[in-house]
Amino acid sequence: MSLKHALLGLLAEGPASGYELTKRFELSLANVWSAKHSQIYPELRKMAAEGWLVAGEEGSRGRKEYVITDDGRAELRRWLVEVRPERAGRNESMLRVFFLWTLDPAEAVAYLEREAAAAHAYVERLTALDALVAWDESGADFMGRLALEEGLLIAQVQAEWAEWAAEQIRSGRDATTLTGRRRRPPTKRQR
Amino acid sequence: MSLKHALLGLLAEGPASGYELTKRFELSLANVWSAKHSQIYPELRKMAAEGWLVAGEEGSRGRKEYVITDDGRAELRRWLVEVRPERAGRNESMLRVFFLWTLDPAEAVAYLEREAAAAHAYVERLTALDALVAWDESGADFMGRLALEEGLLIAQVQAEWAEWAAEQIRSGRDATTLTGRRRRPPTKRQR
DNA sequence: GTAAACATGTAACAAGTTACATGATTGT
DNA sequence: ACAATCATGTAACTTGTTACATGTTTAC
Repeated sequence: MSLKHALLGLLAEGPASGYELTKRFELSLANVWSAKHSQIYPELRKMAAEGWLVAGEEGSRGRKEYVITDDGRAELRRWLVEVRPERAGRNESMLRVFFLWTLDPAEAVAYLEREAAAAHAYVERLTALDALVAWDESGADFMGRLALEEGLLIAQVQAEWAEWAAEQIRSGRDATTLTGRRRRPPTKRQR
Repeated sequence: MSLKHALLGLLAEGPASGYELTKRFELSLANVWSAKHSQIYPELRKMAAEGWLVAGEEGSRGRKEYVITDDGRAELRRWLVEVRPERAGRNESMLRVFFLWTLDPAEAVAYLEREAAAAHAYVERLTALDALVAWDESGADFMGRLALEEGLLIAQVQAEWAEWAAEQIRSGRDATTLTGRRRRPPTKRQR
């Protein structure tokens, strides 16, 4: 249900073609939502049929540009202020943690260390992105920076948590089973 | 694709019925994965057909218990150690942030404050859960506590971030042109 | 007896992915 | 001329949700 609203949100910045919107999902939105062109193109037509968009002239190479309508803006606003966000997300990485006990401790540690490395790599990707993007003073870019900051914070705690968890397993095991006492994870981050 | 493996992971702890597995998704796993009984029952039959599970005797009220097989355990292990986790998740709350610039600053602040409140409430739910659960010294409970800590840390930074972001908007209102530029003309995108 | 919880299932639909398929324009 | 990129689309399939449908056991 969110795809429609993600598209409305992107089109609120300005008219765009399905191709451009697909790129936006791959680039700026990749971390929070994803959609393939095969889903986007039919969706745009449905949204136009609902009156949320209008299709402009066909450009070169068959390019079709969509423009958000007032109804579309109203629907975006309604979604943002009235519809309660669906907070129960799926997180495969976190799901796996529940089942790490079925592995040998060394394998579980290896898994967590890969997770920590992935989180660190993600922090670096976001940091590079922040430096790369020519942020302007628009509201969209202002919010983009806030969102980037959120992603950065979460990736940082994930890395710290994974390292801490690996250490818990390393120090809290006997020969073959994962049993042991609990320690608090790091609670302070520094930026 | 992860549903099969989530079910394998739960059944690795011991035999269970579809009904019990449904409850496990609602309770302990709700935060990281979800599945309804209408998806679970057919899935269990497919998994049994693949040889990952065997269906035991029918109990009272038509209860059907499934037991994981060695093939099932091998598949769970293969998934954990060999299959690269899908890290690109969907996060509706974070998606919305990208579009907050379309709202009035006061509405955006209200949204973020609701997010902060939700994150705080979630921290409390997890803390209560931690106190409530009769953790034993099993590997599954050891990992359950690690996973809970991860959820707690992430919820805490989300709350902190949302409060910080709300403050950014409140104080940056005049400086950052969040107002007045909401309907800026289409500019070049694509980087 | 009756409500709640236990217990399983199917059908219709919506959302999302992968694979197939085509053609135009730009840069080298 | 060739490759890369732009640009759109459809078909088949998988995954996930909502709604419908049914019967049993336990506790009050």
